[in-house]
Amino acid sequence: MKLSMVGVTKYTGHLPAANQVSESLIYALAELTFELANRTNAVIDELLAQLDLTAPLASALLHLDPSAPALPMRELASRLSCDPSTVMFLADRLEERGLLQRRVDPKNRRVRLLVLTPKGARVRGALVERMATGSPIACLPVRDQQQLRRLLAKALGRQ
Amino acid sequence: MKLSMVGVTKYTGHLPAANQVSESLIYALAELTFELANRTNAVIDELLAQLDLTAPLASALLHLDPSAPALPMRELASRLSCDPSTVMFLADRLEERGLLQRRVDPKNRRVRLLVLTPKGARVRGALVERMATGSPIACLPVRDQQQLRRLLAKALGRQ
DNA sequence: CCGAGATAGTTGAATCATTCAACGATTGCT
DNA sequence: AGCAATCGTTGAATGATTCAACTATCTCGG
Repeated sequence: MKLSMVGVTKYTGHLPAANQVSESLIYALAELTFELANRTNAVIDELLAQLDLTAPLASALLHLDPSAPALPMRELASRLSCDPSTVMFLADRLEERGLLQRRVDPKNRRVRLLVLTPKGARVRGALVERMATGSPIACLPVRDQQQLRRLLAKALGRQ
Repeated sequence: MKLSMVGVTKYTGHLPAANQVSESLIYALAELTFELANRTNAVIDELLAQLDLTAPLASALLHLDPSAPALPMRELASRLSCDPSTVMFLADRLEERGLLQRRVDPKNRRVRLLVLTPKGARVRGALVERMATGSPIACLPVRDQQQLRRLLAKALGRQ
């Protein structure tokens, strides 16, 4: 399969310029957003090949933040917008490679909490670092990066 | 499969805060970028279901801008970062649905140029519009959108 | 308490997407 | 003319995804 970008969009193409002036701004932003996602994607793809990871596996890995509460499998399925059995598949592969552990939730013995092993955390850390430093955004001066962070946080409703 | 977002990344998760202050800004930006891609993805997914399109099909469609020169199959494979036989598969499906036509390039009879039919262009237009208007960015005031466009264009090396 | 229904995860079958290796057609080079 | 490279195509093999069924556990009303 391909949960692209490690999932990031495969929409790399040029989006058409809008006919009406009132719409051209938001259309231009859509194009830029997807080009950004695609470029970042390309950078990650190289690392995935090196690590022998597929995009879905990397995507799952990235959702399992060691510094955040462990996720139930169902919750990961929800965040990946996929079927629970797909998470089953992904968790099996990550567990085989020693990157992940299933842990029974003591509060509800039905649920399995997904926890990265130290090795898994290292692999995830390498992915995150490459995502951050390989992004075209990394080339911007700090002042621009700060402005960008403010604007994106505002758009995404982060205070 | 899943060329996410229509391809857009499936990396929806929270990225970890960097330990060192000097890295926290670019890490935060990586997180925001991927959350943006994922949110836009979610909006598109609904439309894909309505149109009975898979993410890879939509991704291919989006690369075939009617107002740009027609793409050889090989070139589309390159832009999608996939094998030529995958483009074969995608082009077959789009052709079956009457969204696309293969056209022999008169300058080089080995290559097939991919051209959207009027129906294909309409479907693509619907996708682009949803991408633009459904993005969280669409909620920002125009002044912020303009600033965002400037910063992203700069990062991506557009003029 | 306890049984009905809901929920978490798992499994297996079926489908779809993707790649790889091989092939035929066309081109370009010399 | 002929050799090598390039483009698209095909078929086999693999990988990812979903769906439907199943088990285990929990919850809540009676």
